[in-house]
Amino acid sequence: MTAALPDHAPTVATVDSDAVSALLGYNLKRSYLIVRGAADEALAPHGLRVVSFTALSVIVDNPGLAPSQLAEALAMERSNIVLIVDALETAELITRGRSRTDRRRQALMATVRGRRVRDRAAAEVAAAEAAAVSMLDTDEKNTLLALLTRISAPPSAQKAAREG
Amino acid sequence: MTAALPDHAPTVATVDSDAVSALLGYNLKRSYLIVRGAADEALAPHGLRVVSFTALSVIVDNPGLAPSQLAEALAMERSNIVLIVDALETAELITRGRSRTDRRRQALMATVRGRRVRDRAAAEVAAAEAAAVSMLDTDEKNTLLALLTRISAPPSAQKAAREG
DNA sequence: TATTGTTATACTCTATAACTATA
DNA sequence: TATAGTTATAGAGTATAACAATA
Repeated sequence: MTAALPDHAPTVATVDSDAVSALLGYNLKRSYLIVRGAADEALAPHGLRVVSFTALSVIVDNPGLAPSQLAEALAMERSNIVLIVDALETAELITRGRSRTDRRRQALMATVRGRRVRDRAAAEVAAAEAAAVSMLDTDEKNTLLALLTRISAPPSAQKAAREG
Repeated sequence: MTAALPDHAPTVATVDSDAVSALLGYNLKRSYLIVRGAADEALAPHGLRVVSFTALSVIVDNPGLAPSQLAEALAMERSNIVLIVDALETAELITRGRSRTDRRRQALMATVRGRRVRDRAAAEVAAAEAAAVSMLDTDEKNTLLALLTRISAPPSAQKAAREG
């Protein structure tokens, strides 16, 4: 279907839409993609992506947890956790043990190497993030982090946050 | 490969990792998903998703622009714009005209209905976003938006932002 | 030759259903 | 019967290559 020819509408020079660029979601997405890109670059040399780094971190800090718990913590489906845990195990960053009391359940543990990789990667991700938002000073970064934390905090934590 | 059984590591109650929850990217993603979910819910009754609403808005505010310009504005590939524009055209929210001076080029124009739908949807998305971040007061929302805008602003705009 | 819109395709992410082994 | 891990699969989102029409 070809419509009336709008040649009187000159080819647009700068494309923009106030109705979009004023939206919080639009700006959250753009900032997220920038920061995530920086994190991905920092993680690539370690053979990690953001998901696998996050999974590794959660395992390091919660030794013995089960894949199903990991899935819940990462807000992912159990089925999609499998390949991520597989990759971490193949890279010898974690081990898959079995709970003795419930033999259905696995107990994920970071290896020594896994802990070392996590610590280094975490420092480099933090540095990459800082570089990506270097246009903000320290106070501004802290303010941003505090505001974001409150958006995603459970309702039960909101009251505590208000009362400082 | 089954490893040593870590039964001494009790099943974890609260799963968390400071190395992750302190990261800006992690919190940006969580906030983004919350706000985007709210926007999706607000758009569903209009038969729109966030991408198609954004495309419609850009077309409304930049009449006559070409799909390739739309692709650039949305940071998407030309090939992936096609189906989005198809859907907007089928819904009679936009028309695909042809430029008379360059017959390769299409000129996208919103219909009257397209403009009306965009305006209503934009208001409802804004309201849905506001509800999703209702734990922040007006000043805090403005601060958040200003900080996010600076993260994604081109470097050329950073100096201007600093000088207020 | 280069560009616009288009198709086909592939790869990733995410979500659902169903299987197995255990409980 | 219910749950944990797994597999297969389907749907989005995103990226590349190649083609026809046009410049």
